[in-house]
Amino acid sequence: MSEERNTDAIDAVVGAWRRERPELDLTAIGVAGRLGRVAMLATPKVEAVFAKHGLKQGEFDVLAALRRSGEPYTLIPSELSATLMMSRAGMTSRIDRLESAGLVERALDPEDRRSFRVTLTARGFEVVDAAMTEHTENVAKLFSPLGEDLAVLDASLRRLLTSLER
Amino acid sequence: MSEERNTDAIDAVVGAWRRERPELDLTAIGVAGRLGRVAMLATPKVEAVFAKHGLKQGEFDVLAALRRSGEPYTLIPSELSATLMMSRAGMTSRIDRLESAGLVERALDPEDRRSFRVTLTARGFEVVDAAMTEHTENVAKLFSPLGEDLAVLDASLRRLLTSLER
DNA sequence: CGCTGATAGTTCGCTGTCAAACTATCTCCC
DNA sequence: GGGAGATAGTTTGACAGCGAACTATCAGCG
Repeated sequence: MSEERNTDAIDAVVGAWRRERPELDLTAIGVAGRLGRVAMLATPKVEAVFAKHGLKQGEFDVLAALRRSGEPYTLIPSELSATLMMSRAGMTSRIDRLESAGLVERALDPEDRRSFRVTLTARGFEVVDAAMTEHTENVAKLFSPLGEDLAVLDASLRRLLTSLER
Repeated sequence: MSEERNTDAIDAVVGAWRRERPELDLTAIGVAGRLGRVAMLATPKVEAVFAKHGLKQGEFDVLAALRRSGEPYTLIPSELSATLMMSRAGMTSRIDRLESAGLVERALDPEDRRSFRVTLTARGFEVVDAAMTEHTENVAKLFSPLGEDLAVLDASLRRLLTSLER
């Protein structure tokens, strides 16, 4: 059993708070800080892969939602904005961008004239599949230092997520 | 040992990908998705507490950095932008807002005329201490479903963070 | 000393997101 | 079948953040 002395940026923050506000219980603050910081540091590394395919994170998210929905790779904007947890206004502009990039198409919805169907083009399909392949490898590499603990982390996050979702 | 069937939103996403791209190893993708989604769902709950004290997350971050730096609760803008991992341009406007809200003051730096010292006002001190107290309780409550697993999650995140920081 | 390059902060232009207001269409119930 | 309210998408205006360009000042080397 080796003596591990792994300190990170959050230890400094929590230590400073402990000195200034010793009456506070900072356990959860430390976890939240690490969670936020992991997300913050991982973001540019993830985005770099999307950028190689000419995509921003948000654009990839839309293409990915269409792609994994299966044939015919079609969803309507309000489904997209709901699953991606964003406003419809934002979705309008994302679709605009993807459409002028030739990655998706808008087509009339024969069953609801308020709406329309957003469909992956052939090029959109190729781009998102290539991006997803590389994204998957990239994320696996980012998490590889965890080794066996990956499953442990996943289990904890799942518990946390189910509680936050209700 | 009870049979637990806790599915979350990420199970659906990973399941759809598994159907469409069965050749991909999606283990890490699932973890990353949970991590991002936890952050996304927790954000508004955290911000609600800050809003009760008239603060946005980013403004709290600045006040908190000053507060935990200890007496005399003074830092310079470039230190702030470095510890909060944001651009100096953004820091300028945050300090502007906090200054006109009367929560911090800018004072000349006698040792470097390019710079100045940002100091918590008495009111800023009160506001950030009250906000921090409530924020700490709030975060503890958000993470409480984890129970003993909190330490496990923390340990995994620490490992991940130290690897991302290098 | 006195340049030269680095550093501190600000300004400017751009981008992505949101909420609110708006139009068009649908649903449902009388 | 015809209005009332809900729903789909867009437009508009606001805002926070970024990178790049700019000014002022510092540091260090010749």
